[in-house]
Amino acid sequence: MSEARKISADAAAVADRLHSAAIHLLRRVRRQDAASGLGPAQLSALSVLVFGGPMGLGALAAAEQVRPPTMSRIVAALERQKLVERTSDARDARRIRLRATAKGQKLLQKGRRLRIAYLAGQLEKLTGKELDTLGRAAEILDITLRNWR
Amino acid sequence: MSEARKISADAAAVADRLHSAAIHLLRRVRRQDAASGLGPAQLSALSVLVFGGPMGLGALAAAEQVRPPTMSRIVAALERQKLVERTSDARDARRIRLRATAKGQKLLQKGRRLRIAYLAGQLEKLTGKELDTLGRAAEILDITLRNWR
DNA sequence: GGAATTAGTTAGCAATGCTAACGAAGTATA
DNA sequence: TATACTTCGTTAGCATTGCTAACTAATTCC
Repeated sequence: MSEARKISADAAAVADRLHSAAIHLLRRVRRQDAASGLGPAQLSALSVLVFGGPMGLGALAAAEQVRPPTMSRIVAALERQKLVERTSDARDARRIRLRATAKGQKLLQKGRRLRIAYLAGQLEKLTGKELDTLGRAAEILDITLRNWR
Repeated sequence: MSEARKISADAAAVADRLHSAAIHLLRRVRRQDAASGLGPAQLSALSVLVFGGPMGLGALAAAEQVRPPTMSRIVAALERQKLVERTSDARDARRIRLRATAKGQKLLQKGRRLRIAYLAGQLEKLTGKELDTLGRAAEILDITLRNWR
């Protein structure tokens, strides 16, 4: 059998199925987020600060693909809850430096563990080979997403 | 450590990376949705009606993991735009039957093609083997998600 | 020094999520 | 059969999250 034909999948078909799988996967795990008491935008912004380190409001907005006014309000809510704190930038007084507090770090990590554990619980039912395929796929996707033009 | 576990990836680590990849993938493709002129909830609800066929409001709300009042409003917006139509159920007058119109079908398919083409354009840069890995991963995920307890 | 640019905020609108409370219709029961 | 309970969808009212327009303050450019 001509394996080049058989093995290599069509990019559009793979895109379609990956797209669908990603949607359904996230829809599932997102249920776990209710436990955090935060809205999805607050949770996601906090996550960027925890894993990406301190940054300005504009950078955070860009990372979240949201406009600055939207992020301004999300950050204000996180500050009210003492999950994020701001300091001023000595070099440029227009800028602010946003940083997750210890409380913010703790809350995020706890929620994240819930999500991952929930998903991992399902993946544990797979064979080692299947799990390997998923692991490799995640890596390929990760690289592709980082190099997105 | 155990000897026979060499090839087997850790479920939690894979879950973590899959989770992250899914988030970033959807964040990317979602940008294409602006062209449709619909909000994300309307687009998603319409998608369920197009691919899942006609159904009642409760079923649609359940499929979207949203409460009935929320779906009631989303459907009202879709009806105003003539993308969805409702008929009454002869057997049970409490129920309504929601169905995507031809206009709704067309709009959704167009937007979907945009999303998929955008993603496929990136995947085409991969080798056949990588694409194949992604295809198998999508299938494994699809089955896992369907059997989610 | 003054104009243009940049960073962030405020105001106001639309979409999307929720719960509570309701009406209408179907089902069960006394 | 009459009454109570359940189910389906809607309405009302609130919070969150997205946007653009317009603003202030600070920095940079000429």
